[in-house]
Amino acid sequence: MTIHNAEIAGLFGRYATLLEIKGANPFRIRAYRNAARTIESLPRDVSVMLQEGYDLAELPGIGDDLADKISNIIEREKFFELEKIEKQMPAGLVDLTAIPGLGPKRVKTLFDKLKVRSSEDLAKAVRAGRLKGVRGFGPKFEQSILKALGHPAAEKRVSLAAAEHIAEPLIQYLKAIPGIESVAAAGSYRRRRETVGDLDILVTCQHPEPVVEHFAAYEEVSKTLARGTTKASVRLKSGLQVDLRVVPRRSAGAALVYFTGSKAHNIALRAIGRKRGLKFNEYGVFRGKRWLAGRTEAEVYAQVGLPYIPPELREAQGEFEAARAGHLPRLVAATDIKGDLHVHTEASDGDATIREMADAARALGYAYIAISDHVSRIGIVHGLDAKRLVRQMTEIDRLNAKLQGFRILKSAEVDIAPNGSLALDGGILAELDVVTASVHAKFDLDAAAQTERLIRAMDHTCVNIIGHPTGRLIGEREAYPLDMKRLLAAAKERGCFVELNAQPTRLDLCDVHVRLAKDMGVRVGIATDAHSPATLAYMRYGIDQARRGWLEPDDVINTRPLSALLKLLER
DNA sequence: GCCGTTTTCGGCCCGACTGTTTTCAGTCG
Repeated sequence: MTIHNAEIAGLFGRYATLLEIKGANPFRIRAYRNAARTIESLPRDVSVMLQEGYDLAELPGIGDDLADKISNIIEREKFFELEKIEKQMPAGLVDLTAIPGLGPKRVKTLFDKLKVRSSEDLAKAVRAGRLKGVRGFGPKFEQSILKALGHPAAEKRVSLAAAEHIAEPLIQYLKAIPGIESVAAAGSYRRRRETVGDLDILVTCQHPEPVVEHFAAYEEVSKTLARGTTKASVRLKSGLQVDLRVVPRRSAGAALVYFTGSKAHNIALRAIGRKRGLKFNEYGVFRGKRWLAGRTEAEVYAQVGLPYIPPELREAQGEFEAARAGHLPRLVAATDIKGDLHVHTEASDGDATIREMADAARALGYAYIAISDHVSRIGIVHGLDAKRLVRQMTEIDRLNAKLQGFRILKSAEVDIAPNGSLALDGGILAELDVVTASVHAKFDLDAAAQTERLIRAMDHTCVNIIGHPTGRLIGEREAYPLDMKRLLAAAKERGCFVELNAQPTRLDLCDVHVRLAKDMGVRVGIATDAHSPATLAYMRYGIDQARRGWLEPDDVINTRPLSALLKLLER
């Protein structure tokens, strides 16, 4: 039983909250939170890194002390300091801080004065009217606490695609308000994270009050959470929270940096500024009281001698070092993509014909599309057998003969059996232009076996790409256990590639694994796995994720023209 | 508890909003 990064991050998070309630040094608390964030966003388990002799103190925000504590947690499978503090303060206090409006200070007051140690205790105390004599807890607070206890905030992050469906109409609505100069979505939405917890909308205009008023009157608003003169927060009927912020025009760039985040990026940016005697806030860059810049984001970064850093990179994961050295990646963009490497037709579980998919791809300006219907042993989504695959290849030849300047690639998404063998053996797969091999069943192997399974699949020299390598479905199904580093090393040895599946529910590989692939020199194929012509448009979600993984056009195989792609696919 | 191209000590982001108070602490992002 190994401890995974998320659990270690969780332990540090709980510990930080309890320290906060206890009233410990705020910077020590922040150190634990920073460390938790670092650990959570690592591509590999720290337990594995430790085994390989990696010095955890080299990780950002982790020093000798925390490195020791992490090793101890991994060794003993418990966090001694957390258990110690939980003897002084009930663990339930951590959950109380999840109630909106209840932070560490108030939770401590409730514990000290009323012996409240859990949400049940709190509910009883409120109903018994015991909150009344406690300083700082008025009638409104009682109301909101009761309400929160009745409806536990089942806040869930939504997929980026779902967030788009909510954000875009709202942005259009705001743009139509008279006097509006600009409207932009910031936050994790702008950084193109695969899921979004809330929306941050930034508006510039001369007179903020009417804008805030219009915003609160948006028909999708179910509740106004807070509303001032330049700022408001609402919850929409969809459940998503939206924060609006209005700033003057000369602050547009500064505010965009500020509200795009990430938090870690902003903290690092401010630290750099501070060394130069500069102060950064949402209104601009200041020296003392003097405003220096803030109209555009580039202007803000230029104040500390840095080039513009694309939002997708703003995660404090090396972008400042790269920017300083002039090595920021030229991120792959939609216009770089020359074709789609993974689509289905009605021959398996798709909706359209080969011709329809090809026409749709051409309309997108592509030079090629790979028809990769399922090839599987019995049972899975009408997989093709050898006979039907041969027939499909003949049809593709016939269609290609009529096409000019466009090529339909013969392909297949071949199922990988638990032992790593392919659903279809023999020479026929070798006749395809590109073969993607994927796992569709038996997700519960342990990491070693699952990794071995995928590596065995790549031993077949016909295989080019591992499809949706981790099998995760965002918010529905966890990735199967897998040693990604080993898989990537094996792919590199064999001249194989990994897919970045652009389905918004998959986005598999995730951003950190994409970055790992890049660092290890394994090229990536961005593919939509489209089952209809319309969903070829999912490509842009794949590109978003690729950019978050620092991919440049050369790192992506389907940025190449047909001839170069085919050459790359020879093994 | 972390960190260092001003520092191995002395810093560590900061402004808006709410509720409760009567000038501000706490929370949030």
